[in-house]
Amino acid sequence: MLAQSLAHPRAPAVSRPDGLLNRIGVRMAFAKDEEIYGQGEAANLVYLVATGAVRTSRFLSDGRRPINDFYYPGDIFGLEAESEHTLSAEALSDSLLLVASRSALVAAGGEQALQAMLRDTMVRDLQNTREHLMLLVGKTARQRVSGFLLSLAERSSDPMIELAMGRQDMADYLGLTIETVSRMITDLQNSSLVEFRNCRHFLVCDRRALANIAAG
Amino acid sequence: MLAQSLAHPRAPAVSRPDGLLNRIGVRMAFAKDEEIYGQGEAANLVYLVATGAVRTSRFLSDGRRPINDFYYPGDIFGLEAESEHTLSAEALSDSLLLVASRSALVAAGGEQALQAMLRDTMVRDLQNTREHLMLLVGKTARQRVSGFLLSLAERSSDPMIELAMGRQDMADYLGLTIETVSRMITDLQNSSLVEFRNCRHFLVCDRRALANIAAG
DNA sequence: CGATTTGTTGAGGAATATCAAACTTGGTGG
DNA sequence: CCACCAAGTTTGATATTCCTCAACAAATCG
Repeated sequence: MLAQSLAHPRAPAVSRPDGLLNRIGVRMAFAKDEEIYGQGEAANLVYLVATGAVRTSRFLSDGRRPINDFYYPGDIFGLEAESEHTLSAEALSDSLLLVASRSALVAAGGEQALQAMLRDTMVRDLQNTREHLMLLVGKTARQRVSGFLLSLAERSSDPMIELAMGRQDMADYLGLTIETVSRMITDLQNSSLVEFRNCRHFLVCDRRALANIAAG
Repeated sequence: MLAQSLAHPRAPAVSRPDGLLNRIGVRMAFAKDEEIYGQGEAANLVYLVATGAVRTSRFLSDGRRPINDFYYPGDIFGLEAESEHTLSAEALSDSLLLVASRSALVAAGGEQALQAMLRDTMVRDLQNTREHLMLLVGKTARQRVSGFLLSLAERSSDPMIELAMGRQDMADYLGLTIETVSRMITDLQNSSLVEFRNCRHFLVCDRRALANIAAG
């Protein structure tokens, strides 16, 4: 068995069922930090990000709020195998979503289409969750931040990359404090690996070196 | 939205399709540390643990070997949505597995049965991976070890619990070093929360207190 | 423009990794 | 039965990383 790097890019949004949701979905606007659904609620609706971004997270009794995932334009979320949401979802910024009920999707595309969509969603969620785990386990703060910035760079066509989330959300996702995230970002900048125009926009200067750090 | 503890027990083995695999599966023995499949190999076979235990892991270029999951008697593994294995699997100890090819399962139970099995496997994998993530993110070494021992206790009917894996595998799963795992175990023992008869067998003395520590 | 939120920087301390050594355990052969 | 060995585990001393607490700067909003 050959040891190999497994740094495959984040799984992109499922593409097949987008069309269906695009056709029959109802447009809904959510303000920054507005809750889209809460954990424990019935999972009847399926969402497609049109503009903006969304995070899914849990609220824990100890006050921690680990972030499960971020969703960007084109991504589908909210579709669950169980009847209830296991996570809550909030808008990271003012966002426009296309929303449809499961029954509407079945009516429009048939049971097959919904099953295919559910399958794709689960495959993607599993991939992303595993990747998330790899990004954290046994990695230093510098590696985590590098890996995170890289994954954003990989899903962006524009060299100028926008951070949809603030430092606190990054920290929660990476299992770090905001101070540590901030320090790592300044370090990476001082090493000329990235360049932040402002705290929400950055360029990757040395992709190779950044990947080396992220790989550990 | 109510903040709540989400410490649900680890998802048990899928129960419905066991019968099918039990009926048509071929018995195969694997020695301790023997590879069952490697990452990148074609994923044609489905496995059910009869006796022993199995770990799935990745080998990383930096020498780390994060462990994805452990499988115990009754658990099904190896069934993938993709055509290739994304992880490798090795026997933790001498193990007996029931093995069947996907095509044999379809022949015996129909396409429906395989799809149901795949679905159940993915739901369980996703749950377990999320739970694994929760066990690690933002938790101290003591919390991780407590949570891990507790999850083992929950799946065991016998009060005397057997650790199927050595310290190194625990450490890899928990994102710690073996020394830290060892120290935490000694601490928990000194606090009379658990009692180790030998390094592979232990009792939970104070389940409540252990859960409190794990919850953080 | 002040007020509030968000992000950065610094100093000190706690937690964990690293390195090294001693100790158990289980097996093998005298 | 005991000596010996190898593998796994525990313990100790030290170094490093990251968190905590605190102050400050910058951006955002009314």
